[in-house]
Amino acid sequence: MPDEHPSSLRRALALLDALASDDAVAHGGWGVNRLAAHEGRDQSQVSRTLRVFADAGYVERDPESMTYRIGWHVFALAAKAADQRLIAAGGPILRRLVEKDLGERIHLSVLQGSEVLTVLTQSPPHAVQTVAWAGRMVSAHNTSSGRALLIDLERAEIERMFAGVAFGVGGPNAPRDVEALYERILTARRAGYAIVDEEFEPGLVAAAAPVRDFRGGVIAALNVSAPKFRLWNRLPFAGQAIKSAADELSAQLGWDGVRASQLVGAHVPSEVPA
Amino acid sequence: MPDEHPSSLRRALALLDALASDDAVAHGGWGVNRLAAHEGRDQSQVSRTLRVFADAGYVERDPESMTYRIGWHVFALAAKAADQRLIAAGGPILRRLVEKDLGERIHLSVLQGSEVLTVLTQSPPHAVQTVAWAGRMVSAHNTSSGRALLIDLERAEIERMFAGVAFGVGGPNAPRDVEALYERILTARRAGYAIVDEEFEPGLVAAAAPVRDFRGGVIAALNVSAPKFRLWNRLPFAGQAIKSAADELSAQLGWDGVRASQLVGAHVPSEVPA
DNA sequence: ATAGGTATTGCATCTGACGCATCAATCTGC
DNA sequence: GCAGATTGATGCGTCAGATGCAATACCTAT
Repeated sequence: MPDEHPSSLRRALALLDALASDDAVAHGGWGVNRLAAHEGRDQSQVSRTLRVFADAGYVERDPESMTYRIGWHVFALAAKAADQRLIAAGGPILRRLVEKDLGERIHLSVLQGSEVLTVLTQSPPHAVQTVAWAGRMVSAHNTSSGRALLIDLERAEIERMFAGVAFGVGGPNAPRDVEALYERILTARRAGYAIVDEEFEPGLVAAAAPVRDFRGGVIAALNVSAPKFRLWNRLPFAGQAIKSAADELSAQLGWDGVRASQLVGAHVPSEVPA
Repeated sequence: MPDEHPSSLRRALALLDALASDDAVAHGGWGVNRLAAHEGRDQSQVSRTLRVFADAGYVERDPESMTYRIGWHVFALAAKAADQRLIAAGGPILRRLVEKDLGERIHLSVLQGSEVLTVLTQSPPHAVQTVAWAGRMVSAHNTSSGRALLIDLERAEIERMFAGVAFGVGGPNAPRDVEALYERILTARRAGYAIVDEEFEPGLVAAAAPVRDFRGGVIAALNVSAPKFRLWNRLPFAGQAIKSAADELSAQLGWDGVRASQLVGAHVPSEVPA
């Protein structure tokens, strides 16, 4: 209904989208001709537009095959804006989780060293406002958020990270050593979300899931925690809810769902003509 | 300098860059007016351009504050732009370097034009969180990463690349001209890794080594940087550690150890000087 | 040599980006 | 309440610049 501008800018952006299509990526980029044909535009214009994009770093050209593909500048934009977007997109998701799905306190946290820093909190309306958790740091080894943030790490990395950190503090079920911690990380990895049962504090249970950005790495964790008597019997459900919310947040950060750790050795651009 | 087209497209893209600037990110996005002032353009045009960007998902607007920020589409593009194998394989290697070998901040960077873009960062746990380096660009001629990324280039190529780039800025030992830069590149080539001593910033030293893909060309650089008083006396060791880590990363990307300079050049054939 | 593929460039045409002006909607301070 | 400041959106005349055709150049294959 509003003015549907054809707009040269929109046409230019369509070129970027075309270069990001699976087809173009699979071919290791597209040439001017192919791109023009795909977009139904003249080659001359595509050539000129792509030069501007290339000068600005939004696309780059393989000197060998003369094909264009998305450039690292786009990566730079996303990397600089990722934190901002995490916070902005996190708010609504936290609210929805607490109001519609779980009714318990939800946190969004990031890893800092071997500790967990909470950056966003959403409490149910009727909750007693105990502590302001935003900005608070807690240990990573006996919290669900920590477990989620460490979910990709291998044993040796865990060991190095927690060298000199005291274990067995907190709740009665806190992991006693790195071995126990790694076992529980493996459990979380299989489930896709982490569960803790009186590890951080007596009587407290929680579930958490990792949030990934466009690079595929874990950059944050979403978690819910509540007194055991209120949450325990629906903790698996809560874990699933947290996981799907975390996945939704990841998707908004450009995560395409492919495990980064599984990509090693994949995608060798084949020059073989179809 | 080739002809610098003003090009409405370039002006539009500058808006995206402005939205990804530190200032804009820190303020949680910028409004139309502020953006127009920053770019020296008319509010009307910024308003209209941003609407097109918003329709395409490249930016989105916070309904509360009416400010724009980078949108989901950029993150989706970035996921395609990132060389997933490089990022995926790089993460663990960075963590191991900082936690086990060096205890200082490690970066993984790629070359973009005559500048260096940092794509991954790993800091030691105790580090004060200063700047988010991911996505940041720095100059190539006075950084160890830049030196490593240029390690295969010949003099003529260096000269062309840095035509018009200001030398002698940064730290006290920054190279004053192309001649000095090329000399130091030769030194790095012999050692297999690059060292800089107060070239980028006073009091800062660093070491870097090139990462090669299966074709043998340099696609990235691994580097460590730290205050001189902490790293200087073990800088040769750090260089070796960085080099072997970079070689390991290269191996994971399919590099079999054959020198690229003997193969078909990945770059345009340089004109032979008489 | 020709033929078919690529990408870039010169140039005339006319779209659409531009800036000025105005207008609506919030925020200010009093 | 008012007036003034500041915000973003829009109508419109103008000309920069995006467009398309055609010409050019440069490959590889036959």
